[in-house]
Amino acid sequence: MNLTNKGKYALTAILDLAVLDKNKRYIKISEVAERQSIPAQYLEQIFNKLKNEGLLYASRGPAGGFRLAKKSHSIRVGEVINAVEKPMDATQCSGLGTCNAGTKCLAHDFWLELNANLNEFLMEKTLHDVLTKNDVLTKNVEVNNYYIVKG
Amino acid sequence: MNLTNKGKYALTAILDLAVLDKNKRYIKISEVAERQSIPAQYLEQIFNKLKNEGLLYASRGPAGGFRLAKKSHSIRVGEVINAVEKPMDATQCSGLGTCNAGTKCLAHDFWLELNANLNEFLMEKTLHDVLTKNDVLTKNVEVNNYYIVKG
DNA sequence: ATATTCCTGATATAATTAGTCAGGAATAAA
DNA sequence: TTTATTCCTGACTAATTATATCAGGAATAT
Repeated sequence: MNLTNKGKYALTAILDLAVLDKNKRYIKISEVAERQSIPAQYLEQIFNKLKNEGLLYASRGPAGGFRLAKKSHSIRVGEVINAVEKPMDATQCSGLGTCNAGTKCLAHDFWLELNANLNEFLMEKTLHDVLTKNDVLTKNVEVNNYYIVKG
Repeated sequence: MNLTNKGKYALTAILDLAVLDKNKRYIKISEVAERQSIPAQYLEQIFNKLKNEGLLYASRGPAGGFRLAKKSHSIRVGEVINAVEKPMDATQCSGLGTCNAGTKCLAHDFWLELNANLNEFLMEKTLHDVLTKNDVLTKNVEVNNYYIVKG
């Protein structure tokens, strides 16, 4: 199973874009990076993957940057995570059922069930869900170009 | 978030004890290790932690080994995992809300929700649940001291 | 033309995981 | 009471993975 900083950065960063999505403008990496406390050069890698998975549009040059390729209610958290992490899988055998010397270990089916539960959770939530559920859109306060989520 | 081989080994190994629990005898590490394809010396560490958390009883000397400290329907998968892994937590800030330069990042509450979902899943399942759900008790075939779970 | 911004692959460092090793302590059985 | 067996524990090592940084290039707006 895999959920590293990379995946967490990815979600936070794309949420940053989602908050400003109404403006329809491109937002540059350095801006997102500073605002969300993410190393800028690392975020380059991450946004590139999100772009390659069709979640972001990019534009180069001055006034360039990134923006959402779809509405925030059409982008699922699971898509974001899957774009940057290796597949979420709790089994040792990548689901092949070879976890105990070529056969299924005693816990195999349990881990499959966990996979299903986790993937469902991540896929049923959209960026818009996350922002509204966390009241980011109402509680979010922008101070000196930083968002602070109250409460 | 943390789910490593150590946790997976722990669950598989304690399930091995649970399958044989009816016999009420101590089962030695080397036996479990070989049957479940787990490095024996690594399993020593793991069983020690499970013992220290009150999930297993141990007995030394000839005819010694380990057995469940509680009935298999009273041991939760989450207890097993927690005994050997560091706390399952998807937030970057250990839940402190300091993930973005001292304040909550945009995804903070979402990760808390994921934590809750995951922990509930792991805590609501007992060893007995896992064995019956996976039909281990009926489909499990013992061949040359190995269990093979069919289907 | 030039400054800006994304794009990409390679490389480096740090942290974590996955084990091994070595010696000791308890216990049952001969 | 000796011996073989099994758990107990901390230290150590090797491999892998995560977390970046670096360097140079390509596109684009002004």
